[in-house]
This record gives sequence, structure tokens and C-alpha cells, in this order.
Amino acid sequence: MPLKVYNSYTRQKEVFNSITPGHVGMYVCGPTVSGESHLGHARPYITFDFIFRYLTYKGYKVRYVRNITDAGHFEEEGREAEDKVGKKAILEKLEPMELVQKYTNLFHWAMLQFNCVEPSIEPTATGHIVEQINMIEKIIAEGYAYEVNGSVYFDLKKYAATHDYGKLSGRIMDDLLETTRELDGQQEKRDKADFALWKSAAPEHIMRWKSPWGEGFPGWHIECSAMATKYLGAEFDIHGGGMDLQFPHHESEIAQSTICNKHSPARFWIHNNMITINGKKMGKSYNNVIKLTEMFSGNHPLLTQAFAPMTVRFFILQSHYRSPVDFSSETLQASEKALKRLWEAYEVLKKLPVNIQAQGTDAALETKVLQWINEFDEFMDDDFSTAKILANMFELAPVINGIKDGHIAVNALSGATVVLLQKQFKNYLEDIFGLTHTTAGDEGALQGVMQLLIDIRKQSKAKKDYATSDKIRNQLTTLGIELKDEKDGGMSWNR
RNA sequence: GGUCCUGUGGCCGAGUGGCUAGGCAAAGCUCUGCAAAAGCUUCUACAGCAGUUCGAAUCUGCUCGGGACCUCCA
Repeated sequence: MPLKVYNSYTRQKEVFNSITPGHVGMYVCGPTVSGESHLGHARPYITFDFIFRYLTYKGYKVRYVRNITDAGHFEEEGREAEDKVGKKAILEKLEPMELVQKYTNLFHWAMLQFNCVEPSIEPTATGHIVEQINMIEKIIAEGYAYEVNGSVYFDLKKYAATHDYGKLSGRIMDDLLETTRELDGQQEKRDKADFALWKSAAPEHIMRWKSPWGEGFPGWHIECSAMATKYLGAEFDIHGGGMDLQFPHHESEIAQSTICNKHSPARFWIHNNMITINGKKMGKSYNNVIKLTEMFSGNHPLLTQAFAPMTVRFFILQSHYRSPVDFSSETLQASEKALKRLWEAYEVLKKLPVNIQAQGTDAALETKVLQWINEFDEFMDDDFSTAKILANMFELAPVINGIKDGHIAVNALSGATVVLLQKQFKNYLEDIFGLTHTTAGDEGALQGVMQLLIDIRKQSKAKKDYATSDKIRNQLTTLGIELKDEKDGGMSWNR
């Protein structure tokens, strides 16, 4: 069954075939490391993480490039032309690169918490100034960019005359050219809609590089084009990012690359939707961000508690990546419980006995179960419908628990089905969805201590010494360890 | 103002023209020393109006509401 992916460029689901058989080149716009990542940032990285994992599962060798934007951009194009990173660095009296390092580290830490696979290449903008300059020179040579006072602009009017600028974002070129918006310092552009490829640096600018046009810094869009081209070639399979990057960032990337490489850069454009908070997009301009560190610590007025990274990851998986999701503490709490339930069923499944005999299987149940399992791949192939797979898992959970509890006969499912169930749960939960234990139960010493406590509790229960057995359980509860009595007299624990 | 998306049960959220998505919450029952967990059961919705159709939450139109982008933005 072929993988179908919604392509933002054509606005429809298309069968995915990679350019080079067996290989996939994927570029995803990475973070600007001038500040701390917030919940909204988590969505694209988790989304493209499970896309990366799924492509790998499908047998592709994926080169996943995700950049680090550390060069800084103008805060308001054409106005102050202030370098974001440089500006904050002055305020905080830090070296720009010190700031970059700090937020890069913090970003990497967050990605690790989310169990995101590291990209194959994580290039930095500052490390690719030469490539960017080369690309700009090429565009000038092609006649699609012009230099004014040490800055270089892309000639959009000329480009749009022969190319479909605005197709990706559904923008109409005439509207862009007629924008009534008044911006200062726009006089040097031939047209208001022209975007900067290179900006000359004002004296107060800290981050600056030598270029054929004087000292300055690269425009926002050129870095992605340059790095994507360098590591993935003129045409590659997937370009990803948040929906809010469609315009102008991705649209401009297409223009730059098309002129420079004579080719539209990406076959598939994949965009994730936004995380909203009370219906409004989470973003700096709205002043409604919850930083990831606040998320994990619960230290934020809107949070009733701390939320584990895996809860956030699960929360994101529970809805389709192209739908907006509204954040609230209550919703996250629901996700937390749901994940716990699912994970416990998974733990049970792992230990489920595999029926060897083919006799006594419940054909109806067997059919149902097989259908639910087989739909995993089907749903994922249908534009990564993670939410539907989770729903099927929740359908399967009562079956798994039922077998354990004895409501369902042990041999109701054939051995092959149980093995398949175990395999697919592992493939999906761990390998594709990238979920992990929030409970760390593998420390040897703790295991031993718990076993000891369980033994003592079993003994006291056998003697009907409930005071002791309750004391053990209650004390453990206050330590955050949950102890449960099993049907067969056994006990299990988790935290 | 322009372009586009969207409106599902108490809450969150899938969704295909005809068959119970799922999760959380709530209620009852079973199991159990108690508890927790688990299992079973109940709560069956698609903004409004009109149309297409044998049949629409799913298609079309209008109305109302929400959002994104148009400016840095995941």
C-alpha cells in the first residue's frame, strides 16, 4: 500500500515516491536560537520526528536536515534592520555566540526530552555564509536580484512574470505588489514586495560578515535555500515546517532556489498546523507562550501541574498534524491519563502468553483484532493519521487486559496474532511514535527493594495483617510509586 | 480589506455520502480485606437555514461564530 501525503504545494494528497529509490531527502526549518523554545515549537519537531521515523520504518534511508538559525534576522524588514541575536546579546551583555550556544543547548535538551531522533545534519546559518553568498551571486548573475547600498534584493516582479510566485501560500501576486502597507527604508527596493537576500549591516550590528557588497548579514530566506541545496541537492523530496512559514519564507525559498538551481526545491511541502491557546495561536506577538521548561516544571499560571514530555508528545499525536490543536491544562491531563492506560496495556501485552495451539480461537475476535492491527499501516499511509492508530490501540487495550484478567480466554487469539500484536505495538508506540516509559523501573537496586517490599506485603496480607500491607502501599504512594494488587495474588508497581 | 481553513456529545478530538471512532469526565455493576487498576454497561453528537440525493455531520449555497496568513513567527 502506497504512502499518501498531503502536499501543500498542490493542495491534495499525493502518492509519495522518492526521487532516489530507497532514499529520502527531508529538510525541516529549525529553530531560531535567540530565545527559549515554547510549546508551539514542539509541534513541528515532533511531527517531523514521527514522519522521519515512519519513512525509516517503511525502509527508506532518510537524510533529515534541520537547520539552526543563529545568524539573526531583522526584526522588521526594512526598518531597524536589527539583528535579533545581536540585539538581545547587547542587552544581556553576552557574546552573541554565547547566547546562541545557550539556546541551542536548551533546544537540544528539549528534543532529547521529547525523544526526537537527531537529524542527520544540523547545519547552522553562520556556518554557511559562504554558500549563501555564492547563491546570491548566482541569482544576481541570472538577473533576478539587484544590489543597492550594500544590500541585495530579490526582484520579485521579474520573477513573478514568468513563475508562479504565491502558489504555495495561495497568494495573489498583484495583491502583494499593491500592498498599501507603509514601511520605512523601503525606498531602495524596486518594489515593496521584494525581499532581502543580503542586508548591509549598520555600525551597531555585532554579527556581520564580509561580502562582495560590503559587510552585512544574510536575509532570512536564503539560509534554508543554501543549506538545503548543499546537503540535499537542487531537488529533494520533502520540505517541512509550520504553516505560518508558508508565506513569505517558503514561498521565497522556492523563488530563490528555482532561479539558482533551475528547479523547484521540494517535491512535497508538508506543513503542520498551529498549537493554539484559548483559540489563539501561541506566539511571541500574542504574549501567550508557555515555554517548554515551564511545561515540564508546571511553573506557569495556566498550568495546574507539570506535564511530562511524553504527555506532550502523546497530546500532539492524538490529533492530525494538519489540524490546529487547542492547548489547555485539562486536555493535557486527559492525555496523561490516556497515555498511562495505553502504556500499561502495552506492558501487559509484552508479557502475554503466546498460544501455541490453533484450537479454540475466537474467530470473530481474531478477525476484529487483525483488522485493527492491519489498519495501523493503512492509517499511517493515509497522510500520517496518528490519531486513528491510537484509537485502534484503545480498542485493543480491553482485549489485551481482558486476556490478562481472564475475561477473554487465553487461546482466544492465535499465537501468530498475539505475536503480531506485540510486534506492531512495539513498532508503533516505540519506534514510530517515539513514546517511552515515563516510568523508570529498570534501576537494579530499586527493583530489588520493590521485590522485597512486595514479598513482605504478600506475607502480611496472607496473615490478614492489613495494617502492615496498607502501610507499605500508602507509604509507596507518597513516594510516587503505585502498587497494585493483581487478580492472581501478585502485585505490580509503577511510578 | 484580501486569501485560505474551520465550527462534532460535559470537555478534547477522528471521520467516510448509508454501518457505535477513540480518549477524558460522569453514573451503575463485576472483581477485591480495602484501594487502585481492569472488565462490562449507560450518556449516541455533528452551528443555523435552504438545496442536491432513495439517503448527508459528510456534497452545494447562504447566514452566524472561531482561527491562520497577508509583518518576525513552528
